[in-house]
Amino acid sequence: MSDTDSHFSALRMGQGEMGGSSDGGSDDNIDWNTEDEIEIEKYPVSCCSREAAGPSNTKLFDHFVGMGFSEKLVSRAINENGQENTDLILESLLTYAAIEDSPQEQQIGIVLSVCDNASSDYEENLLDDSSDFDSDSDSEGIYNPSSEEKKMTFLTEMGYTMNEASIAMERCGADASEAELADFICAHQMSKAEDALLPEEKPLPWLSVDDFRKSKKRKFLRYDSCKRNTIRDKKPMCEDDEPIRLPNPMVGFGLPTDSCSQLTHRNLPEPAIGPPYFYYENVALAPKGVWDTISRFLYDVEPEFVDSKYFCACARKRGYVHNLPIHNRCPLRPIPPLTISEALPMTKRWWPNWDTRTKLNCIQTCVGSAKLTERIRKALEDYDGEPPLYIQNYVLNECRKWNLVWVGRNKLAPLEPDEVEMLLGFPRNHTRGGGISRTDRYKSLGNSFQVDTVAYHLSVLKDLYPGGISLLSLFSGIGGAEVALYRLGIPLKNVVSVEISEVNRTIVRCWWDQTNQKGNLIDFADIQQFTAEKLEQLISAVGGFDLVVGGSPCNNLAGSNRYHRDGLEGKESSLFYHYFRVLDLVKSIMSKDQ
DNA sequence: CTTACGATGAAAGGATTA
DNA sequence: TAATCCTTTCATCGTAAG
Repeated sequence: MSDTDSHFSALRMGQGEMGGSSDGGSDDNIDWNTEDEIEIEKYPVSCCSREAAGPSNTKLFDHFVGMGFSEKLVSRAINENGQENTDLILESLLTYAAIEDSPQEQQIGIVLSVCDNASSDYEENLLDDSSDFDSDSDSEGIYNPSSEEKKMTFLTEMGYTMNEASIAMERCGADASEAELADFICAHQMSKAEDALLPEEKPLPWLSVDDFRKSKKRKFLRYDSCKRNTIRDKKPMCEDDEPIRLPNPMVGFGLPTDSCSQLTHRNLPEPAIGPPYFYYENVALAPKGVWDTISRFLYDVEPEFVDSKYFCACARKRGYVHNLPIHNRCPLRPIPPLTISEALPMTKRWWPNWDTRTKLNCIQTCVGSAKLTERIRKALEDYDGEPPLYIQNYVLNECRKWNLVWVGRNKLAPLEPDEVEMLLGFPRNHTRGGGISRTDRYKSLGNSFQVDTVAYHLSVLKDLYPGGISLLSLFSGIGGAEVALYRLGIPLKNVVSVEISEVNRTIVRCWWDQTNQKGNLIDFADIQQFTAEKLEQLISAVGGFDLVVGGSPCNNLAGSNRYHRDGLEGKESSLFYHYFRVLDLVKSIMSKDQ
C-alpha cells in the first residue's frame, strides 16, 4: 500500500523515522486490497486557534489529556463547553482537533474533518505551531468570530440545523453556553419526535463506498434543513443516521450451524481496511448511542452482535467491531456442549421438569451466595412433589438471576469457577492457583470473552497467517483472545498484552508458560501509559502487529451496574477511547512504515 | 487485610395484548 | 398502532466477620 495516513486521524510522531529493522508486516503476504482499489482520501483540517486559558478542572483536564488529546485543545474544549458535559467536550475535541507538532511531548492530535474536500491537500493543513494554525488572525477561522456566530457555527458543526440553532439561541438567551444550547435542541427534538425512531429495517451491515462518503458528509457537515422524525442521543449524531439496533436473533453475520443464512462478504469502509486487523468487543446491551459512537470511532464499521448461546451453553450478548474477513469461518473444535444438561451432566438427575431452562444466562462477576441457596432449599423442602406455582416462580427467578443449577434434591448452587472456565471455553484451572482467590476467579471470568464465539470470528486468520501472527492484545483480561488463537492452531509469534490487573497478567503468563509457547509475551499494565513511543519501539522490534484485539471495560455500560452506568464516558468505559487511540496509532505507524 | 453477603433498580428490547 | 407485560443484564457499595 502506498504511504497512507490514517483516514480518520493523523498523528505526528516525535521521532522522525522509525527503526527499519523489519519490513513492518508479517512474512505472509496479505492482500488488503481485495475488494476495491483503495483510494486515499485526504481530509483537510479545519481551522483552529489555540486557547490560552488553562483548565480549572484538572481532573477533567487530565482525563482528556490522558486520552491523547493535546493540552491546548483540551483546555479550549473545556472552556467552550463548560465542565458539565463531557460528551460535548469530547465531541468538540474530536470534531475540531488539530494536529499538534510537539516532539518533546509526543502529543497526539486527532483530526476529524468537517469538510469534504477531496481536492485539497492534506499536507497543506498539517501546519506547524509557527503557522497561522495558532493564529487568531485567521479571518476564515470558525473560532474567532463573535460569540454568537461562534455558537451558531458550533451548533451547526455539531449537526444541528441553522434553524434549530437560532431558535435555541433565541430561547436560551445570548449568554447561554454551547452545551446549554445543544441540550435545549436535543430536548426539543426528543419531545417532538419521540415516536419515529423505528427504522423500517436494520441498516445493511455493510456500506458501499458511496454510502460511506455520504454518511461522512451527513455526520460532520449538516447545514441542510432538518428532517422530521428524528431523534438524537446525547451524542451529536446525525439526525438521519439511524441508531444501531440489535439484531433478533442475535446471530451476527451468521452461525456455523446454518450455512445458508451466513453472510460471506461485506464491504468495509475504506479507512477500516487494515493492516492491522482489529477486533473490538463489548456488551451488546449498552445504553443507547454507545454502539453508534463505538462504530463511528472504529472507522464506521458496522458492529456484529452475537449471543454466545449459539456457541455454548450460556448466553453472552456481545457486540464485535472488526475488519476481519467473514467468509470461510469455522467453529472451534470440539464443539462444546450447547445445553445445560450436556455441559453439566450431573445436574440432569436433579433438574425438575418445571425448570425449563436449557441455556444459562450471562455469566457475570458475582455469584449467588450460600445463604441464598439455603433459603431456596428451605422453601422447597416443605413440598413432596411439585411445589406450588408461586414457589416455582420465586425459585426460577432466583435461578435465572443468579445462574443457579440443580446439584441435589432441592439443592441449587452457583456455578463453580471451573465450570465457568469450561463454559467460556477456557482450559480447566485456567484461573486457578497461583495465589488467585475464588472471588478474583469469578470476577476475571465474568469479564472475559467466550472463547468459542471469538474463535469463530478469528478462525479466518488461520489460512491468512500460516506462519503465525503478532498480536496486540489490549484489555487482555485472562487472555481470551490468546486462548482462542492458540486453540485455533494459529501460532503466536509475539504477543504484546496490556492488562491493568496483576492477577490477570499472572494468569496469562502462567498459561503462556505452561502451553510451551514459542513466541514472546510482553505485558504492560496501564493502557493510559502505553505511549506512542512505546508502541513505536514495539512495532519496530516486533515487525508490526497483524491483529489488535480488545474488549474495553463495560463497567459503565452494563445493565447490572446500579451506580455508575454512565455510558462511554464513565470512569472505566471511557478507556474505549484508548483502544481507538492505540489502534489508530498502530494503523498510522504501520502505514508509514511500509 | 481479605472475603462473603445483601441491598441497591433502571434501561432496553422482545413478546404479548388491547 | 399503542399500551402493557416480561425478561435480561461482562456491577458497586457498605458492612460484618474472620
